[in-house]
Amino acid sequence: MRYSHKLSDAVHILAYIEIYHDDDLSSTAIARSVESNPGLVRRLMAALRTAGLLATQRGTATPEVTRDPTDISLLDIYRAVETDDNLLHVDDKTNPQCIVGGNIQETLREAYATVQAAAEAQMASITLASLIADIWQREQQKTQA
Amino acid sequence: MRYSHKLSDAVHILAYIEIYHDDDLSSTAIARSVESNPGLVRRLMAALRTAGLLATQRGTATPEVTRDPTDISLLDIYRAVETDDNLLHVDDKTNPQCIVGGNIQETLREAYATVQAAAEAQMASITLASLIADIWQREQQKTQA
DNA sequence: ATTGGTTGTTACTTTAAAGGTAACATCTAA
DNA sequence: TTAGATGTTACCTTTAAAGTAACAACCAAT
Repeated sequence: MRYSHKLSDAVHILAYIEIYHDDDLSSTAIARSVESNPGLVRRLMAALRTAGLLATQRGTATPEVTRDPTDISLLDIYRAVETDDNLLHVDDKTNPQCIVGGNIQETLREAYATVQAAAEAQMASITLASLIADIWQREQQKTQA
Repeated sequence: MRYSHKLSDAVHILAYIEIYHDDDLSSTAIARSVESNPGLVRRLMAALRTAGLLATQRGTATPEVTRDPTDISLLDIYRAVETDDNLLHVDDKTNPQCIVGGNIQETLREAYATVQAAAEAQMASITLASLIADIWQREQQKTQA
């Protein structure tokens, strides 16, 4: 398949809502920044809403991030929008008659779980606030030059 | 796209070659264990050979793992077979005119790199030898019951 | 040397998940 | 009432992976 950038777009949306708090926050306006389309933006916002990270109101373009950005991690956003959380995937069609085929699935599942845990621990340590701060810092470095 | 299980199949192949060292090691035999087809097995073996993990000889079904399994990590295999090493992907089409769109790519690239590093460190700590040992252990637990 | 079997490689098809697009019911606010 | 927004769904397109097949190159045994 294509590589997913749902996580990237979701962070984008949340950062946009925080940074352009007093401007147009319609899905159309956000889609212009993401260079995508309003439908996709609304779908991602729906996922963020389901995860309790975003509050929206039908009919009005007034989305609000529900928690303090210091209290929202990259992992929260990842889990909110990615349908399959797994970074690595076991081949679940192997020959059970074979010593390898009959056992490797569980072996790898366990190994991949530790990799997943390591990645998630790192994701948990990155906050939306720090990402927004980094965006601001890069912007300021531009205008200084 | 489909989720890749190239890494899983590559581990399967290497484990198979080690465990069935004195049996039929043709791509056809291995494909039966992977429940796939010889073409795919040979393609993965070619990638492992390019990475220096496997030695093969045209015409004869005599593949050999080149390094000691304690010296081959899951990361080595991952890098050998995955065309795109990145676990997370930045959306590289965002509006540069916008504060968010113009800076988020670099911000996320940096954040994702730390997640990648955490995952890779864990992958580096898992050896082919330990995976094979785990497969054996599971097999023995079966026959004991 | 011929034969049967194997690898190495490539081209093509199929599959599945992501993303693009559009439509429309529902809601809000002026 | 109306213009514009969201929420949701359905369908199409794209893309990387995996399946399939073919065949030249090679090996080993007879």
